[in-house]
Amino acid sequence: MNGLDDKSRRDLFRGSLDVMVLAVLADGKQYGYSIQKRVRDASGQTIKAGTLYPLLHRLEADGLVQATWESDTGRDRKWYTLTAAGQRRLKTAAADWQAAFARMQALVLPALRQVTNHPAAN
Amino acid sequence: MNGLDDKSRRDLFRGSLDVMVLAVLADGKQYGYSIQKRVRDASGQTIKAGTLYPLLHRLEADGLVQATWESDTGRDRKWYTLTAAGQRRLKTAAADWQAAFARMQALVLPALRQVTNHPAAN
DNA sequence: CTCACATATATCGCTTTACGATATATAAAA
DNA sequence: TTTTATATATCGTAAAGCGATATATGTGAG
Repeated sequence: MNGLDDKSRRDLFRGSLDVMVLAVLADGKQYGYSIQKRVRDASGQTIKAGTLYPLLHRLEADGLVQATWESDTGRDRKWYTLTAAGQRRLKTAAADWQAAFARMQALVLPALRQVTNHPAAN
Repeated sequence: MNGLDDKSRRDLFRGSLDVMVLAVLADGKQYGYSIQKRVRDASGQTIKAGTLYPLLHRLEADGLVQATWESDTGRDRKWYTLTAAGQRRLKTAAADWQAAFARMQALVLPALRQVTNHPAAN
């Protein structure tokens, strides 16, 4: 039960990192580094910096978030907020994730039973 | 509730198609075209031909499945069977998917509540 | 019989995602 | 002062999934 290697685990999360970031931003204004920490704390999933910042730029280009440079505590940070489009996207993506999981379960659960009852010899 | 566009939906499934194929093969010997149909019937998820066949070659190269050309009904088909390694992979991948989903839920469910209660103006 | 259609497998080029590596700069802590 | 955490960014690379395309065979309609 040691799980998959890094490569496989990475692919498992493909396409869901966006949703995680949008979810964190639903709580209110956040900047990149804090988003990274919050995702890690809440889900155990680490979004690498080389992934996060291009991802945020993409979300901004798609109009799902808005960004402004601000210095609250003497330090410049790029603050992101969800747009209405971002909120809509979060809802539909979450619903699709639920559906995807349900479909996955429908396929995988019976398969696991099969494998347990009739292991391969080779 | 019309869901995501094709592009987003595609990415949502990244890394899970392997698992679906392995799951179908847990039931017994299958060939590519029948795998495609079974996945679609059981999960509603269509694996495109341009995805499926390279995917099967990959699984074979990784030793997760074994392939043999056979002609049951006069027609040549490439039959695939799960190896023991493939069965192990199915188990670990399924477990990881469960875990990934749980993490996703931990992040997304509270976020959806937020979005519903406090919609954005912009 | 022939022509259309479903079946069946395969490859190529393209786009996108996520990552590691790397760079830069500032605040905090030792 | 020197290290460490914070903070953002870009570049090149690897891999997945897809559309397009190719090829060939079985099946059913006319």
